[in-house]
Amino acid sequence: MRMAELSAESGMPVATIKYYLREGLLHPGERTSPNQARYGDEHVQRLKLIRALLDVGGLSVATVGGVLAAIDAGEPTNEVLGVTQRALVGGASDVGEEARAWALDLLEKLTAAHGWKFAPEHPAAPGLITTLCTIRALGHPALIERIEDYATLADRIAEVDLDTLAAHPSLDRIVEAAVVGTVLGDRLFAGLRRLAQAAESGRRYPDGLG
Amino acid sequence: MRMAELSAESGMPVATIKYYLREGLLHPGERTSPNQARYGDEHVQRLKLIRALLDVGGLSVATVGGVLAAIDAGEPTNEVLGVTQRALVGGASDVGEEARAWALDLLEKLTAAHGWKFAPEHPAAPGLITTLCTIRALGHPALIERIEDYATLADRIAEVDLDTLAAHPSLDRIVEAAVVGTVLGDRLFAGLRRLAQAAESGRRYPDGLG
DNA sequence: CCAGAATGGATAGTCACAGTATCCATTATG
DNA sequence: CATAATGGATACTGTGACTATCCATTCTGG
Repeated sequence: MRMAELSAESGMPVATIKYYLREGLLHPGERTSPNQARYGDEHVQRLKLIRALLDVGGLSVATVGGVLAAIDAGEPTNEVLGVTQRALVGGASDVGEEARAWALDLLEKLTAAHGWKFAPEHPAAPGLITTLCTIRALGHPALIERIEDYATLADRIAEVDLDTLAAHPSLDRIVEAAVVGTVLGDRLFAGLRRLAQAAESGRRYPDGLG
Repeated sequence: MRMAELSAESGMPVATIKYYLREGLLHPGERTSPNQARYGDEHVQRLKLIRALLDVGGLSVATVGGVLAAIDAGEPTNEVLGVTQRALVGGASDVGEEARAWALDLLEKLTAAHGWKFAPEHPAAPGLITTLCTIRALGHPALIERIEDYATLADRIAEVDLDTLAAHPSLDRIVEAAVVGTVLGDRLFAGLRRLAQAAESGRRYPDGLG
């Protein structure tokens, strides 16, 4: 397959494919001469994955590059997931010393109650701390008071997540499956949550919330 | 409070505050003369909310403007949530007629099984359809095979969500609480899910996955 | 009361990001 | 072998989110 066919097959402009090649998101094709290359199905597949992470996952091109590089490098699954999770969760922002301590304490307790092995080094930690502190600063304690319930359900969903991963047949794509499961899994569940909220709201307030 | 104090209080540059005023995210202050104004605590509060939706929620300035306008206009709660959800979930992308039909059928079945009242007009629908089709196109059926489990857990979490909302004391801020609960609630749960996944993974594979 | 700082409002400039477009010296192909 | 396509480099565009500059008032401390 040559560039024009790859473009047709994937439905994206040649210029864009070249851009992804430059950025290292897409492997260079197999050289057939000093300045010609041939591409295969794996390139089409890769382009699909790139678009999914960009469009549905909302990651930046640079982040996608990092995630794909980790996959390609054959990093241990945990490391790839770490990269992915750091990307998804957004860095820490200044929340003040007192607020940070409060959030850490809260997470500490949650961890103990759920048999998690939480460490402040966990990739999700900075984002969680920021989110918790933001909710508190906005004055919405009700959300935080129910964090126990949310954590319990997070446990349940993590079981399903791991079942999903374990069910995956091919071992060489399990890391990709983990990334897709993490990035698109969040979107999927968020959507289902919306639907379920609407249903529950209709159940509780048949005349509308007003 | 005047501009310089509002800036100091909120920790953001004067130029940025002026920008939000221009974009209509922040109400103009109370005029004290044709070209002077005074600001209050509600402006500080509003700036916090804006930053939360921008930074933690990842919304665009234009989207935040739309959400806040809906809140200010005293739109019915469902409408405000609709605006918020459309913003969060991202529009539909071209997925092809066959794939769309498949996704709609899947959602139809899910809806029936869970007593939801799904309609393709639901704000979350386009995003869900896109996500489902993307997962399928990437060749990860395992994720979709477990959608029943995810939907069941979405039901459980929606109950907690509605409890959270119902617990809110002040009626005039309940719409804001709904927005915060939706936008930050997703982030919060995603973070907890990461923690729970790590714990479950450690439980199942004590020697690491990788 | 008045000099100097601050304000509201308008306009223009900057920076990063995600592409697009153009060139061009080779290759491929009918 | 004439025409089209390719890889690679470089330059350009458009959007989003600020950031900076001006300026005609307005405030404020001495």
